[in-house]
Amino acid sequence: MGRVPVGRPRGFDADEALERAMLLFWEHGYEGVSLTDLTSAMGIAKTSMYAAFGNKEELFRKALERYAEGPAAYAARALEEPTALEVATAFLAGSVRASTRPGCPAGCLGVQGSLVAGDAGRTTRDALSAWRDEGRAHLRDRFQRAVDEGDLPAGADPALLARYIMTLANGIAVQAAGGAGRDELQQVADAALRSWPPT
Amino acid sequence: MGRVPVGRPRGFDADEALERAMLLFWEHGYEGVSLTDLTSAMGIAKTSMYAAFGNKEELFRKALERYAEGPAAYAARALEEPTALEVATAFLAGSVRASTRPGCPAGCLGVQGSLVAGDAGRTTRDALSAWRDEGRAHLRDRFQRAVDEGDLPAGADPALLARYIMTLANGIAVQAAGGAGRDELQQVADAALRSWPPT
DNA sequence: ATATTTCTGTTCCAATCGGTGCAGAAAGCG
DNA sequence: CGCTTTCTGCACCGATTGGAACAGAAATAT
Repeated sequence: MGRVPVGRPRGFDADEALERAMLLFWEHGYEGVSLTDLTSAMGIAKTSMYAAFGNKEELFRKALERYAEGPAAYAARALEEPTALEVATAFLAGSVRASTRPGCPAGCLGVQGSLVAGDAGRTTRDALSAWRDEGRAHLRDRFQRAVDEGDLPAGADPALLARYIMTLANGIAVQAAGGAGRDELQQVADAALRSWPPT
Repeated sequence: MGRVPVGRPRGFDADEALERAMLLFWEHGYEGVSLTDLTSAMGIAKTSMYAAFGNKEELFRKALERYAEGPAAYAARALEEPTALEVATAFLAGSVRASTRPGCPAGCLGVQGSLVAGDAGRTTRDALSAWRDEGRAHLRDRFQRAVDEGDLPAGADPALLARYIMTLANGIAVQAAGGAGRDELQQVADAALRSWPPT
């Protein structure tokens, strides 16, 4: 660690450049942004981008990782809440906040980054779909644990509850992309959880 | 009516061509489909497309109109149900069915047609957002009527209820685009309405 | 039959797409 | 110092983008 690599050091901050790329993908989607847009916002030439990140697909993949550990980190944190209701509440509140964060694009990169695509964006679209599935699986496992612990009634269906929460979060992302405000969406989240679990 | 226009008659069925275009926009989104893809599927040359529909943006607009009167006609029908609960139930059930219709693309054209876009697709994206807003306004008006009629409690918030239903429908569309099945999504809709209204 | 109108297929357009080749610049290593 | 390694900027690639020009074909109107 702390190794100084041989060769000319890169003249830009890769983390910062990736952040700019993430914001652009977030705002316009994978197919809505060109390499010229990206490298221009990242402040580097195309060659430097290819050397540092591979290609457009891999750049998006890395931007998604950064998104997951940054704006979408609420998802992992929510899973650590003590009860299923608190997990669901924190997950939806985090979804609302991430989708309506001032200074960031409205909506969720995991949804609008590539919900559908032409031939060129198929890989990215599938990667995003898999990412959402993964998040839903984590919710399902967490709710299953809640059933095992007696926190949720024995008859509760963890898979259904996970899909219910994920459906709401996805809808919140679409609403936010369409301009819905934070308070309005938080009210929706509150209303959705006023009866929990939806037996 | 029944007027025979002067000039050479067009050699293709404009309705059928528009249907093909709608399906392509639905499956791949506005930016995910090229004029070549479109005209090839429509079975016509680009010149004929321009003569009949204007340009790509207008073709999409007309495809959206066709979508509203076809696969998305459930929305208008749901508003005519006698009670608010029946409206909400029919709206969500219609959303599930339209988003998981065999032989049609998964999801909703009104969402994935253009949730975000680059510069070229901005107009289309805004048109789609306005279309969703319009649908939500209709729901809100219908729920307001339900409050006025005493069908919903006086304290109910029609705007919130409309956004709640629309958020669920949007989430259902995203889930369907990601491969969720009809039965699973109908269960989500059932769960969401098991307590209604979500006071 | 001729004129007019409209549609069709082919050809072509400038611009942009994602991606590369290449020469030089900037670092560590001997 | 030269040598190697890596990064940078520039020019450039073939392919594709949405769109338009144009001549001919097919219909009605006179």
